[in-house]
Formats: sequence, structure tokens, C-alpha cells
Amino acid sequence: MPGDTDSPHLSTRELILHEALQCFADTGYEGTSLNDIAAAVGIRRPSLLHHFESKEALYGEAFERLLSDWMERLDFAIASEARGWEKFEVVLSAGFQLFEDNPNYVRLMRREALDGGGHLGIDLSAVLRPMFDAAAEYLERQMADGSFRTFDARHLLLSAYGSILSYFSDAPFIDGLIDDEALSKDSIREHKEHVLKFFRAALLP
Amino acid sequence: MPGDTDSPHLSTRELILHEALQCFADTGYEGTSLNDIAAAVGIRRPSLLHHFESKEALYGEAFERLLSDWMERLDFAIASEARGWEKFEVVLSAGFQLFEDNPNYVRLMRREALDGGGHLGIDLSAVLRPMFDAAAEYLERQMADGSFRTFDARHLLLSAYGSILSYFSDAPFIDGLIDDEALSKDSIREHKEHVLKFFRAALLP
DNA sequence: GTCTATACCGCGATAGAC
DNA sequence: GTCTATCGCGGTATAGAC
Repeated sequence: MPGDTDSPHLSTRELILHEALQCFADTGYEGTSLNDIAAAVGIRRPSLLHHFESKEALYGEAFERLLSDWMERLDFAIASEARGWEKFEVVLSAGFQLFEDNPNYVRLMRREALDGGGHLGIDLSAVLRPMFDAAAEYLERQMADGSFRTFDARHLLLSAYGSILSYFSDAPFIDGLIDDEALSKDSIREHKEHVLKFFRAALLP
Repeated sequence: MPGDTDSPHLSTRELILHEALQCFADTGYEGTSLNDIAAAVGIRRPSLLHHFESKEALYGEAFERLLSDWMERLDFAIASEARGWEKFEVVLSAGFQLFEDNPNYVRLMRREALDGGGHLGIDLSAVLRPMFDAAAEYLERQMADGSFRTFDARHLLLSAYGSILSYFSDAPFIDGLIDDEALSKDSIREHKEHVLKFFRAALLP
């Protein structure tokens, strides 16, 4: 009798993945014990290991899910028919929406970047590099034809990456700096509008 | 016979603090064992615990040192006699210099922000808030008198915080995105010049 | 101040009953 | 598929010799 007190008919495996993402994002790989995850699901540690071979395997699968969600949504935004500044806006907005919907993704990603990819079998940079290159080339085209002011496209992307991800990943810290909850709908909208306005002012001649 | 194979005459206590900063930055609080730190110093774990009451106490002291270094250097930059854009440049440059000199600081700070201050007795946001407020008010004055374009000063500061810190904290990940080592002198200079140029383009009318 | 030895706990993982 | 019981390891911390 699986304890389905939760949303209608998610498999135990699915529940485990969901809680694992939460725990790993909250306290990191080393800071999370299989007991924590099992308790959140409502089962015991050995039952959890019936569904996943090891802690590392569970972490890997949770991260894979994050990555595929991520790339799917960014691919969709990148395929948008918008052009010039509007396209930039569409992609940034998609990023904000993705992170607003899944703040845990951001924190997990950040921890992985900090740890240097040690827990993962895959090379995160290598997976994301094609999108990074495509974005840089897009920016460089806009700069070359005079639609955007000229900057170092790759460092510009790294700045945008930092501005957006930090806001979500460091939310508990930022809560104490502004007089509002960083992850409230209003605060997120404010930060998004600021970033868009700021990039627009810098990029558009 | 204290094993002073290292720089001339640092006390064992000092050596421990130094290595602790390195380890905590590399692998986080949970990911670091007292054995790791003791081994790096060249002593055994019980000897380490002779100098510090507990792991938490050691972490707290390492972090306190980070904070005081940090605030001392930023205070100095903030006291600069430069005005307007030049002052902004001086403060940002001081930040870059501080992080270039101590990349471990950034990673420790990031981890602490991610973990929500759990391991620390102090409230990090509360400590930094006065400087944050002062910076925001400075920006607002520049905007009010027309020296800077108008933006949300607090979100602007959060963006700058993210752009700069992320570059250092996620260096291993960024290494894989650009064709250079992120923490090389040249790459850091490039990123700094980009950030300054970008902020200048957005802020100056 | 540093060491060896040890107490004690929580971890990931496995075996086997139900 | 879930459980109890258990193993082996590594963690923090302490006691006591040198």
C-alpha cells in the first residue's frame, strides 16, 4: 500500500525524484542524506534504494531531468520568430519564467557549478556550450549590423547569466537586503523589468 | 616540533584557518571533513581540535575573517574622493581586485548564501545591509541629479553583485564555456572591462 | 601541542522476511 | 515494494600519554 497522500497517482519513483530535487537544492549533495529524501516521500531508506541503484544515480537522474526541462524550454524560446531586441527579450523572459516556476533548478545548478561537476558523470559546460555559442553568435550579428552596441558577446552573456541566476539562487540572502521576499511574484517581476530595461539601455544605440 | 615547512612563522592556528578557508570554499561545509583540513596543515584531527572547539567554531572564525577583510577593503574604496561615474568605477574595481586576490572568498560567500546562513551564527544580510543601503542611496542621488540614467537602484546593485560574483564563483563551469581559464589574469581583466563598459553604456545618458 | 586510542553516531548499501 | 536488521566506513569529539 504505497502512501499516496499526495497528488493523484504519481509513481513512487516520480515522488522520489521530486523530493530529491528539493533536498539536493536545499542542502546540496553532501548535505542531503538518503534518509531525508526517504522521509519526505514517506518510505524508508532501503525502499528508496530499490528504485535507484545509489545516491549518485538518483542525483544524476534528478539533474538530467533539470537539464532536459531547461533545454526544452530554452530551445522553444530560441526558435521564436522575434528578431533583434525583441528576441533577446523573449529568451530572457523564458529564462525568468523557467526559474520562477522551478527555483530549485537554479540552486541545484549553482551548487553543481560551484562543486565543479564532481558528482555528475556529465560535463555541464559541454552540454550547454552549443546554446552559449549560438547566443554569442546571435549577439555578434546584431552588433555587426549596428542593431546593438558593440560589447564582448561572451562576457555579456556571462553577465546576464550571473544577474539572473544569482537573484534566484541567493534568494534567502537577498531577502535580507530588500524589503520584500525575493521570490514573490512582484519582486521577480521587478527584477526582470529592471534587467530588461538595463540591457535595453546598454544595448540599443 | 611544529611542521613549519611553509611561509615563515605563521602560527599553527593561522595555518589551520588558511587551509580551512580553502577546503570550505572547495567542497562546502558538509563536504569538508576535519581530516581534510588537518591533513592539509600536516597535523592530525585531534590536534586541530586543540586549537578550535569544534568544526562549526572553525568555520565561523574563517568566515568572520572573510567578512572583515571584505568590509575593510570596500570601506576603503567607498571612502574614495572620486565622484559620479569614476566613483562607481573605483568601487567595482576594488571588488574585482578583492575577488581576484581571494577567489576562495567568493565561493565561500556563495555557498553561505545558498545554504541560507545555516552554519553561521550571524545574519549575513544584516551585516552587509548598511553598505547595500549606502550604495543604493548613492546611485539614487546620481540618478536624481541626472548624472545617471534612472533605474531601480537596488535591483541594479543586485545585478552587479550577480554579474561579478558569479564569474568568480562558477569559474570551473565558465572555463568550459570560454576558450580560456576564467581566473587567468587576462580573462578577469576582460570581464572587468566588459562589466565597466556595459554599466557605463547603460548608466551614462 | 601533538599524538594514539577510543567512544559514539549517522551514513550508504546489502540481505532476507513479508 | 516495503520493511527490519546488519555490515562497514568515515565523521566529530574526547581522554590521556608524551
